[in-house]
Amino acid sequence: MTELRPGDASLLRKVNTQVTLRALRREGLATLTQLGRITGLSRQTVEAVLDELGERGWVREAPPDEGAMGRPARRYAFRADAGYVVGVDVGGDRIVVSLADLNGEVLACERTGVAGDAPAPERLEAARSASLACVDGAGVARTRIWAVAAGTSGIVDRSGRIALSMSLPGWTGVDLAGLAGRWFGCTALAANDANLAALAEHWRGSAQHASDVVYILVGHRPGAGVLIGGRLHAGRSGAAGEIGTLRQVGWEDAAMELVKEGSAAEVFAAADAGDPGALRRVDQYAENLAIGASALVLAVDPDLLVIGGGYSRAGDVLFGPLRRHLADLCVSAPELVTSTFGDESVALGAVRLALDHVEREILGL
Amino acid sequence: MTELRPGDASLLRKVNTQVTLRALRREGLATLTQLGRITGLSRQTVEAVLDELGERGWVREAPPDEGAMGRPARRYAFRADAGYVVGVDVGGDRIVVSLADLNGEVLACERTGVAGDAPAPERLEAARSASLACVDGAGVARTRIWAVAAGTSGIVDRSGRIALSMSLPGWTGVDLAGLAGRWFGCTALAANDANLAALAEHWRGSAQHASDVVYILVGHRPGAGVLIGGRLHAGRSGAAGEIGTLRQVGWEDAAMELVKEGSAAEVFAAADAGDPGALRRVDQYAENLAIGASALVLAVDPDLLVIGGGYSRAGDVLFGPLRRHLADLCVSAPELVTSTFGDESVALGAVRLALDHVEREILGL
DNA sequence: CCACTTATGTAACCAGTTAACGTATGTCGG
DNA sequence: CCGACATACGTTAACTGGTTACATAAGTGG
Repeated sequence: MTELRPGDASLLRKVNTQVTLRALRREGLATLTQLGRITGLSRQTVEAVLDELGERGWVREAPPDEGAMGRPARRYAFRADAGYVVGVDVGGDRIVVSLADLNGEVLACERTGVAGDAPAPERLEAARSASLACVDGAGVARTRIWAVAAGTSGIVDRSGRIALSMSLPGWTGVDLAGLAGRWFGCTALAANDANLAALAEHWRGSAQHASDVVYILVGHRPGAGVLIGGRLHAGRSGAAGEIGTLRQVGWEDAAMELVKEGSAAEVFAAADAGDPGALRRVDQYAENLAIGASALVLAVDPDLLVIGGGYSRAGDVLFGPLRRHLADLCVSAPELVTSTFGDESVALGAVRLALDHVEREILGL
Repeated sequence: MTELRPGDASLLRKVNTQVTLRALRREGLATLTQLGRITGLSRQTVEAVLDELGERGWVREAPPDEGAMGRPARRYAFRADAGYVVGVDVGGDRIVVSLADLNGEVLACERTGVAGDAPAPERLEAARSASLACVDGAGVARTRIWAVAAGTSGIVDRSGRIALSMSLPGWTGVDLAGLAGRWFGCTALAANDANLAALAEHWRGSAQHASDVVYILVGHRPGAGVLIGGRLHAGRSGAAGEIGTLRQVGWEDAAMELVKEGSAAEVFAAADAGDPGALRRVDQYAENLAIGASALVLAVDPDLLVIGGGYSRAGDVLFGPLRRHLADLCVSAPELVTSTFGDESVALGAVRLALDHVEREILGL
């Protein structure tokens, strides 16, 4: 599996560069001695590494700390502004774009609506112009975008092409990654939206300390994402987590039943107020959800089950029955938590995916 | 996730030792120059590494190749007999033990029957005495066993304790790894049998080139194992793949239905001969199997689906309908192959698990 | 202005790797 | 039997990267 190459001396420098860079990014601002203490490396080594990193433009010297004892130490900082990444959520009826620096700090966010039945070219154009507007609006030169990642519903294959979309017209077959790469002339990635939301939760949300995560995006058309070992697990054809397509699970028409009379929000509100019919419909929906969720839970046995997406705003009206049905179906149900992000989770996960790519390919791990 | 420690010079040696050792094990027998060419390291480095390994007893010098041009080169070989591992399959009605050297070469195999309703202590004693007999019979000193791994049906947690067994009496709560460790006074591991069978297929069977694998052990009580990235994925509580417990899947009583009249083998034979009733029953069984399999496939989206276990001997009588139902249920069904091992697959997978442990902990990666 | 504290600069040394070159030990052809 | 050839072995020198040790620089506090 792991290709193991022999090491000449430069391997050491690579390793130590990574260690130092990682420590510096965690600390934000640090002196040579501090970094030495943290990493376990000698001051000299840290200095040599930082010199190299400085030449490459990834590290800058910051003004020294004043008022401290002893000779003032030079301080260094990671240049989070050396490059930027863009994360895009191309949803059914809206587009969310996030611009982040190399520390993952979100600098700007852009939202646009898009018609649910908009043809693919229109949707793509909306995503493109929103992305450009987001970057331009933040005053970042377009050439400084190092990577773009896009999330969307449906099955996205390894190459970033949409292998199958059931809900968006003309979406199947679109080479989302290929097209997004042209927006800024950089590498681009694409993935399933639920997978990206899971990534976001693992990065900064409620799944930070979990290794294996199942994320369920509840909404008009439920979807699921899987993280194994903290990393996105897409599967052979990008379809991992697509349990909803199994007839026995019933996700296909779960929401249909729910919104037969009125909007989902209305049904949830009515159920919250105690309306028996609404309560029954919500319970039915929760049970359908739980069947699919438990199939995923039994297959993967994750540390954590995260519920997000539009309907998750309903709160305990939905979670109560869901928890009950889950406990009923699973041998030992994992902890169940709600998403900590609103409708930005997919874009945020896309940012994380783009950053992963940058860290691996450009910063070199 | 990956703890990244800084590297002093000795890290290089560690890496190069691993590279060299790996190359030597692959080649079987090699000279310094050959190893240098393979690994990309200089002859001196290879020599220094092999000296160290020789002192530790892991490498020996073999007689030089005769009849070749030039000065005869010293040849080295990995000492596969430096240590041994034992893999045990503690099944419902039989126990299979395999003894292997550090190359994974199986030197001896021992089988014992055990009553399906035997209490836990009796089953454990049978496993213990079969293991000892296997090792003693091969003329290997008991102290030279470096690791033992055991596989059994049911949910086995991280520590090697059986968290839940539905089929074996008194089996739930047994600390299988802890007890097996006492047999030879070495580290011991325990895992679910289907998981181990999957590992065996990935190691030497029909799943060698797959990264993500779902293995389904078909039999009186179907079970499933999951490999992600070529590595065993057990999940939080060891229950990954336990899709059979989901009522909608129907694995619980799938076999019941099959064997209602006569044994399974008889039903399969009758179906093979064209008996309509038997054909219907097999088809029903295949459909149940396919529902659970497709839940796993949709959750994990593996590269390969492997079918093994007792009933897999039935062949196309079962696989035909199974394939059909799978294609029906999955968006894009993965390749389906049969296990290449007979009833040794679990013991062989246990050997692999023990070897993994040895290679990681003792040979040090 | 002096003591103290902390960072920097320099030099010596160590571990691991590689390259170069001479030497040893076999086969092959006469 | 002997010389040409091929290949491996042994030794030395040089390089890279890292660490320790110690003298020196540049601040703060009394």
